[in-house]
Amino acid sequence: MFSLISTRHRTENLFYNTRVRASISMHWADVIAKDLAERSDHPLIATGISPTGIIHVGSLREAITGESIRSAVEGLGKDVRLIYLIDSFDPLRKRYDFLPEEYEKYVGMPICRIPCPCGKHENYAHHFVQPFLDAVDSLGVHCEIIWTHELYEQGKFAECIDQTFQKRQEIIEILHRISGKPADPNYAPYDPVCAKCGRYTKPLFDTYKFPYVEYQCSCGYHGKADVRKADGKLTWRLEWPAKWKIFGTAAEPFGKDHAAAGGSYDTGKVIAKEIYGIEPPFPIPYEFVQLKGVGQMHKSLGCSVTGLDAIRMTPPEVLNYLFLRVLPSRAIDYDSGLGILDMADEYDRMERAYFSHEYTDAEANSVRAYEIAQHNHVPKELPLQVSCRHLCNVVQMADTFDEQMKVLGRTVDLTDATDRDFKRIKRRCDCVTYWLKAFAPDKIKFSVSPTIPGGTKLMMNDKGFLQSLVSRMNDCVWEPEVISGIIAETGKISPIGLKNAYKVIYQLLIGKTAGPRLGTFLASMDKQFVINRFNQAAHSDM
RNA sequence: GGGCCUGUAGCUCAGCUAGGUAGAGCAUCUGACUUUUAAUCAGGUGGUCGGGGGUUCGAAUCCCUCCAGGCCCGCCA
Repeated sequence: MFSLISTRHRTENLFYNTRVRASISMHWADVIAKDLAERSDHPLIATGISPTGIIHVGSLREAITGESIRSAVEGLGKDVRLIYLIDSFDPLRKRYDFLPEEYEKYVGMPICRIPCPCGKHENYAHHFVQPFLDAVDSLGVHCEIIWTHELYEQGKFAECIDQTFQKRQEIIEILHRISGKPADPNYAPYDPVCAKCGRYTKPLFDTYKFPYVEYQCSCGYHGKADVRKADGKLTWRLEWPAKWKIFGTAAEPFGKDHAAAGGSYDTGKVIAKEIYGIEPPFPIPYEFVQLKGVGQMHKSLGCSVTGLDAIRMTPPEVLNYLFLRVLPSRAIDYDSGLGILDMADEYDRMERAYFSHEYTDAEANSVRAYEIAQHNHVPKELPLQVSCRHLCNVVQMADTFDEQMKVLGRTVDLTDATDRDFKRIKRRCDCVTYWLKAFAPDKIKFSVSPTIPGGTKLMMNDKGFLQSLVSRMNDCVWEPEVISGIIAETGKISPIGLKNAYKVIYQLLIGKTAGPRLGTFLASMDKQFVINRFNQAAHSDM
């Protein structure tokens, strides 16, 4: 049976939680969901982000992990909520390289009170979190967005802040005991914001009398903060468990940094019990996402793969699947090279397996991962599948989506395609296009030249080959198999041989010596365009 | 220094909770087809399960130990 309850507070190994199996091939999200559902009828799952800077791929893993558990619990018939806390009241820690010089003066201020770097958003926090919220939305994460600075404005933290002043010595003792760091008698669990300069400062403890505490800011201002208002904030190690109390959090995914022994979960757990008097949430620590082959790809771009890059180049359903197919305890190497196509292919394969019910025991977990990746919105029947690999070729042959669909229509039957199918294909086209532009290796890139590429040199025999090719193509059915058959036969008979025949064709169309397989490639193009090109080359002087 | 995660086929990973003859996909090779290139189908090759001990009739699986990689212990997931 399930033993999660008895093991859930093992501090020595938080990752143990997700290794627990109820039976062979049960997905980790189901194991956790079942445990949550057994303990509560209205479980709340919390997750969040601190949008102090550019968002990375790992933040997406957190959101997807939370959503997958939410949907798994929902699948068990429970009324479950997923909240997404945006830490908009966090201070700007330093002026990052990507910020202009003048932002130096904002260091130490809450990010919801710092102007937007681009001027298009409400403030600094909005600027950095907005693209991420868009991503979360496109990933199908069903969460309620909550801004931490609003919680402070509403006085939600007041009770906890009061307790931290009452029990400050206990807190210092706990932090010392759990984290092993030397006790700091001046530790402040609460930092007021200076009403004059707008930066966080330290409180004068002995002036505290609910709801006010005084402070002497380094800017010279002496002021008074109201803990019922957004006049200051709890420090992270106290704020986190305070959020658990405010929302009654039942489970929360978080990065392994918080999971380290003596880290903020360890101290938070004890503070939750001994200071705030609540039970800590079920911890779901997850490993970090790394980037494969980081060194090389940076140089060409001058930057690394951010969460935005990941969402732009990976179709959302595939990205969901990528994070669900492995245990949270496993580090993921995000492969922004060819591996991205392999991953998309694997996703499609699991989709087929799900609908055909034909898969091995080893694949069962991945098929369930596919299902969970739909967040309880699994299609009724197998959608029209067009591989990203094929779309790579299509998007390089036409610029607009309408034209791309015309191209695609030459090799894929789109007559029964639904709106939903087109939406998915559109998303995939967008991702593939972005990927080609930013990360794809050169060998799969090409562009069909509007005229014969400059520098093309043809011998007499090459032209002879093209002439016989054209005469065969003129009245043939324009289909992949027919085309490749003609090329093979004509090339073999020709003095230049089949190998060179391929080279000549690629050269004339894309100016390279290799390219996509010719059958589908040529079939994707207009027949007359191809024939004209070959004809023109056969009769030219080059 | 303390702690966590990981190490299974060339690559990405299942399998370990409750020990019972090593599994998938991709890649590669070969063949459907008189079409070798980045689309499709079938089949094959491929691993002393990081090393070494121990428990056991039997260990990828449990225990001990060592090695390697990654990461955390300052509010970057």
